[in-house]
Amino acid sequence: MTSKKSPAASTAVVATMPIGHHSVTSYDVAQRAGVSQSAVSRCFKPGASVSPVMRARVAKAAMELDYTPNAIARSLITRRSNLVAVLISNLTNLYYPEVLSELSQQFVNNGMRVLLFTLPHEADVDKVIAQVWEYQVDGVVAAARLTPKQVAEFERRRIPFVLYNRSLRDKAVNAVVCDQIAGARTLVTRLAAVGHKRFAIIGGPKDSIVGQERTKGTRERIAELGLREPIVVAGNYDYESGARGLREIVQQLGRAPDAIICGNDVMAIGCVDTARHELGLQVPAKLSVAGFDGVEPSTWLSYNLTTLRQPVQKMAQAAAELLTSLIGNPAAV
Amino acid sequence: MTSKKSPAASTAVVATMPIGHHSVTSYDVAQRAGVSQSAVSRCFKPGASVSPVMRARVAKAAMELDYTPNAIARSLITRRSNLVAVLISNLTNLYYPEVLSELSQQFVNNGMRVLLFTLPHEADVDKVIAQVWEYQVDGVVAAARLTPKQVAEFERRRIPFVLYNRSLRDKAVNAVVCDQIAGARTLVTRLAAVGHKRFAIIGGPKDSIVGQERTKGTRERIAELGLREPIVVAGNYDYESGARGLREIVQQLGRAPDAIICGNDVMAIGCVDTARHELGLQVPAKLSVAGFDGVEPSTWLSYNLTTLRQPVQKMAQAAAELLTSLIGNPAAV
DNA sequence: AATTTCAGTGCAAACGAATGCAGCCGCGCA
DNA sequence: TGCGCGGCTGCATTCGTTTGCACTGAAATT
Repeated sequence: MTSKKSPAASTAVVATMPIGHHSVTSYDVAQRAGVSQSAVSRCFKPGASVSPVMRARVAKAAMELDYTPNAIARSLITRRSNLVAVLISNLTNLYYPEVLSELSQQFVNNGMRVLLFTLPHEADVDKVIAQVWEYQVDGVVAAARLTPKQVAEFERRRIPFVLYNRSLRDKAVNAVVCDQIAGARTLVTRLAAVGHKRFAIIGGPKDSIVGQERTKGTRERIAELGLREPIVVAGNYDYESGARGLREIVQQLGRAPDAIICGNDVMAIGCVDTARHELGLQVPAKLSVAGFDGVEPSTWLSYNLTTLRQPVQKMAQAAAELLTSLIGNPAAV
Repeated sequence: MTSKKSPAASTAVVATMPIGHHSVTSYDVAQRAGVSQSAVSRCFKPGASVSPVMRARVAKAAMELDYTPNAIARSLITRRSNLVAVLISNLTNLYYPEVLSELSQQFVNNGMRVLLFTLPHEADVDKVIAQVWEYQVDGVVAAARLTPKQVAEFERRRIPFVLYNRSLRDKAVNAVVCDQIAGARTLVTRLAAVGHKRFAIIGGPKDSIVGQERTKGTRERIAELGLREPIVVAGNYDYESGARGLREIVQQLGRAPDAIICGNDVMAIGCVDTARHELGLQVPAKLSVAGFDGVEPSTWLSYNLTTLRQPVQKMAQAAAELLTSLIGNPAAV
């Protein structure tokens, strides 16, 4: 791995930019077009009242000078940065990149840009969050597990704020979520329909509400169907958890169940692989494994997983629109 | 999927923030501490000359008022936004999320934040890039395929700019790259060492320099070893390409080769799955498949792929440091 | 013809922090 | 006592926009 730069590249000469690295401002454009600076500003504002000839002259001058409005200066005066912070944990999680990507698209559609805040596991989340304030973002969407205290801090600061795919148990908060319980029930229903009787669950981490609900829905439906109560073991959404979970289930049960419902696809995949390659169980012939999310690998031929796909695009769109509307209507925050 | 907000949440009352939603500024802090605004500013600047008592008084007032420096205002005067644009294509690509995550970490370590620019395939990349200028980012790292013209635009604007894991054939440009050729050669050497003789290649898209180099290194080494020239088919780095590539190879060759080297892991995985589940070929017994990147799924038991892991963290670190140094030393741009 | 409109324009005051410069004070040295 | 020096501090300017206000002249109304 190397970083390089051949000397050839530094010989380029730029003619258009004034010496002294002072960038071209609306004043420069105004001067060249022979109009006032405010006129230039108005020409770049969509709804403004500007005569066609003025608009043309300014456009010409701006083009000739390569003028770009300075969003920083604009933000200072308008008190709108058009930035939203996206807090996201652990992009290696397979599900989150898609979320981030969609959020980014959707916010761009709403005229905003994404300022990224990745939350490394161990790191001091509070310190990261402190940075959110400095940048004057117009809003925050959090697709990461936050403590109630952290959420409270956002509310205290009265910053438009929405949770993505999570909510809080004892506090009302703006959130975009799926009905995990219904989803889980569907999954059970479907698996039971093909004859499975003995279920087990590899759930999410204890502090994941989404995980809790998936587990809850699964258990409820199993009970409703009059099937035996499932073993439940916990995981943390990664491949290895799926493997461990399966081993634990088999050990507790003394044999394999008919079907295992996992808190997400990656655990399901870990479970499948371990069943096949470590325990010699045939999947899906002898054991069915299901997951949640519908990440790409779940569709791969080796797995062809039964899964409940999250409508990521719709959710991202909803999140972007909800946040945008909160931003537009501060009273609602 | 639903978005919600219970009314209960809007009853909170905030006492500390002045009415009128006017945020607390350094003036407010100055007034409360009985000092000048400049003093407050200096107290928040690391190296500044401030007496301990002043520092304490200001810190106290700032804390009481919940003061946070406004990065926008600071940027305007210092002409440094501490933002870097990261241009990244297609986060669904499995390899990129890790890159983005690492870049984010590393930039934060260097005191910068990442402004995300995702480049949807079809979209007008130039329009996206135009947005980069407005936000006054201090630098740009591009982990996406850009046209030489686009790269030239960055240079013309004299904005610190580094390419991640790609370079340009006929233009010198700052870039952080791995030696793909050497890597490819290693891979061939290793596969040949276990007795494989007939190779095939599923390469990357034509406009991917990295892909070209991987293919090139592979072919070179195969030739050096005196093995038969491999069939080369093109893909575009996705699962389906791997599947298609394999079918094409088998069709052209009339049978399966000993080993297939794929331009990345995901294609390799597609190739493995198709070999096993569609063509009934035993992998790795009858056919070896290798990839590049070392993404997580390559380690899953079902695949256990031979792959060349990219040192993503090191590369991200190098990119962040290179860009940071360019920003610090504008003459070098 | 006199009066009202109103689209189009410029002036000047923000926005919130950073910083060069000058002033102040206390201290050390002669 | 006089002088110089240096550490702290405040004043005032600056960054590049947006926008309320006042003003112009021409068109529309009476």
